[in-house]
Amino acid sequence: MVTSEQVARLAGVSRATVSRALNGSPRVSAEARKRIQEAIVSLGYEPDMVAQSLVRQRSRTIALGLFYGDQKSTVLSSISKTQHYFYLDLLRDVEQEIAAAQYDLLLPSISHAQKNYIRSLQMRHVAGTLAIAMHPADERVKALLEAEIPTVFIDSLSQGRSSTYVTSDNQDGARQATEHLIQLGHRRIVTLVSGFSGQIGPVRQAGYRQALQRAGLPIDEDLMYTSGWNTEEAYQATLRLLQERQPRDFTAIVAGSDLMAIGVLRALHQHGLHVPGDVSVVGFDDVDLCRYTEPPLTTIRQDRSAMVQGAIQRLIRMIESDGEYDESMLAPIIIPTQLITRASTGPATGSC
Amino acid sequence: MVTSEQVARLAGVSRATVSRALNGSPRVSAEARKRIQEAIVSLGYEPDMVAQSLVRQRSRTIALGLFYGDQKSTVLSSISKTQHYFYLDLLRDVEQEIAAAQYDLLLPSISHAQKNYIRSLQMRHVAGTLAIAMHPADERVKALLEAEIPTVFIDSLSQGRSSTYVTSDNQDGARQATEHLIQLGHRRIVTLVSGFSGQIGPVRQAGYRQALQRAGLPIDEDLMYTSGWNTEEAYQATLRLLQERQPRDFTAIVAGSDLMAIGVLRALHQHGLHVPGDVSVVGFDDVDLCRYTEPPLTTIRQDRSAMVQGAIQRLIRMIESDGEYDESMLAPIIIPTQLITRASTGPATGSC
DNA sequence: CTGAAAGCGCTTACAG
DNA sequence: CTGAAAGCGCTTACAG
Repeated sequence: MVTSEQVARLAGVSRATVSRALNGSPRVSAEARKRIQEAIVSLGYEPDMVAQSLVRQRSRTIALGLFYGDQKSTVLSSISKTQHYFYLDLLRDVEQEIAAAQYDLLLPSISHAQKNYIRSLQMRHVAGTLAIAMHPADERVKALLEAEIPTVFIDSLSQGRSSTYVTSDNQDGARQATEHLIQLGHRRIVTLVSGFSGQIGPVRQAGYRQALQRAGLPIDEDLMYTSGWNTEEAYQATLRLLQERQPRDFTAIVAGSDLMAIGVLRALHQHGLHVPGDVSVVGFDDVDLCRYTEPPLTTIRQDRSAMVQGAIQRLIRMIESDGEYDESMLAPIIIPTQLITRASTGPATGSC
Repeated sequence: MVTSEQVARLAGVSRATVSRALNGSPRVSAEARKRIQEAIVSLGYEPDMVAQSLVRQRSRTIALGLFYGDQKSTVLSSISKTQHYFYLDLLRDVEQEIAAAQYDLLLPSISHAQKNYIRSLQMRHVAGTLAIAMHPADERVKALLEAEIPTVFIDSLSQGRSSTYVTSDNQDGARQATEHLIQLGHRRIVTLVSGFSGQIGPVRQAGYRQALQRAGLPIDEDLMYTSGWNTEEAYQATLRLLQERQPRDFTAIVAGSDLMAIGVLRALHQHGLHVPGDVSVVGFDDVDLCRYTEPPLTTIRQDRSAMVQGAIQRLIRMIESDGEYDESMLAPIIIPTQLITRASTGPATGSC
């Protein structure tokens, strides 16, 4: 292996000088810099990142964590098509953004003894953590909030001494979705959000209430349903609510996510209901599948690129500020959402 | 940070002894071992993995590489739903299997200057590489074949001085698919495989030929089509072949993958053809989507778990044998495939 | 601007 | 069975 020692010898300087040149210190003469550069090229030298990590007490590695409350799930294993599909889209951007910043992405194999979660990260000298946390009560999330490791959460509204979060403006998104329906003449609007103990579901529900309130419409708690995040549970929940509400006394459904909306559509079709002729449906997220549903889904777009860019850039600022955070550094990042109108919503019809 | 020094002090021994105890050396007295164990627990000690990596010249990290010939793609970004969907399923298992072996999974941000690909891996002291390579001519694949880094390829039939591969028995799979159709009475069978420069497409085509040959049926080169791996291209290719072959002179299609089969189904439906009434269709892979297509897809199952288990276990054996490979260590691993009969295949009908 | 020296936290011959 | 010492490949005060 080529070491800095050999570079130093070839360039006729000491290892210290090679190190300085490499790290862009101004205290290196132009000539020395030049000779070192030549030596590096001719030897094909590249610094040993492990040695650097040890002496700097920090690697150029960002750990990725996904926390659903289920302790045993690994990062990728918990991203299934019908449940956390949105996060899969997100991860693509994560990898690219981290690579662009010249950091490596690490999926650590930390034993489910989350007791030592932080220590395990420290022993790997990770520079920071990107945590996708739907379940803020997870032990590891709580540990991360206490720890000194720079952390950015996505979708867990948690701030700690070295951590902050980025999230879409979920409430405003749900507000837009609902308002869109109200403008189309809908008055009796069902909402189906995740009743999972995370924070996203309730926030989206709040947006729904807000829109009704602004429009001066009554809020009927009876029209507010919950189910799991996945397609199947949303499908089942919709079948149940269709059963309950005979004759049908609503004309639209605001779903908590696109994948849930797909379950909603399936249930409606199965009951012979036409979308949007009989019932309008709005999703949330704007995943790629929305274009391919029958009919294509009106939804609220979360700006993935902005979320990920915001998260990674902030994370790297935190890392490179060496624990000296000013206030702006820990301020949450809220990304605007946007209504995307496709074919699953239309004017209210019928008796309701 | 708690170091081995502190453990040593508390246990009244030297750091050397702590290290031996930790690494299961037999040369430690029972008492010493006990006191050290207590000290470790009471201090909550965990060894510094970076320091270990430096002195051992090897980390407990396995790098993941995906090589499609497109130099710029990152691991996750290139796994899109309609193209390399199968690999996404695979990655879930990869993460779990690697974690089970107590290794970390690394997605390195190596600059696209693949010139230094190997060196970059070395500077990170990765223990080994899992490489999913559809494009064996990729520079990085070639470099990996020359290198000393233990590597297991998936789907690239490449063996090197420190590398081997695991693959499904693709030829036999395609043979089973075709034979299944022949048994149903089909005589004129189209095959649509990827013409991409990888090795998988041609091998599957060979299985198709083999089945025809065994059945004593003529091989009509005209019935052998190619397209990209993704749904859209397979869809387009099918539209084209349907156009060409008027009146229709075939009763079945063997697709190169399930996602391609989905494109085939779409094109057939669009032409008003019924599956399997008019045309039977077989996929390849058995991804989860197969259950949800209309009709559910008959396909060839690749045993993902077996592939990944085989790959990771072999990789770890290679790593832990410290470069002393016996022959069995570099032998390719071939995983049997299996026909899964669903509703997209049926008896041949009509004139052909 | 530069080098000698100490040190990051471990492991491993070597000697006892 | 155990410890003192050297060393993995870097970086960084310190002194000049």
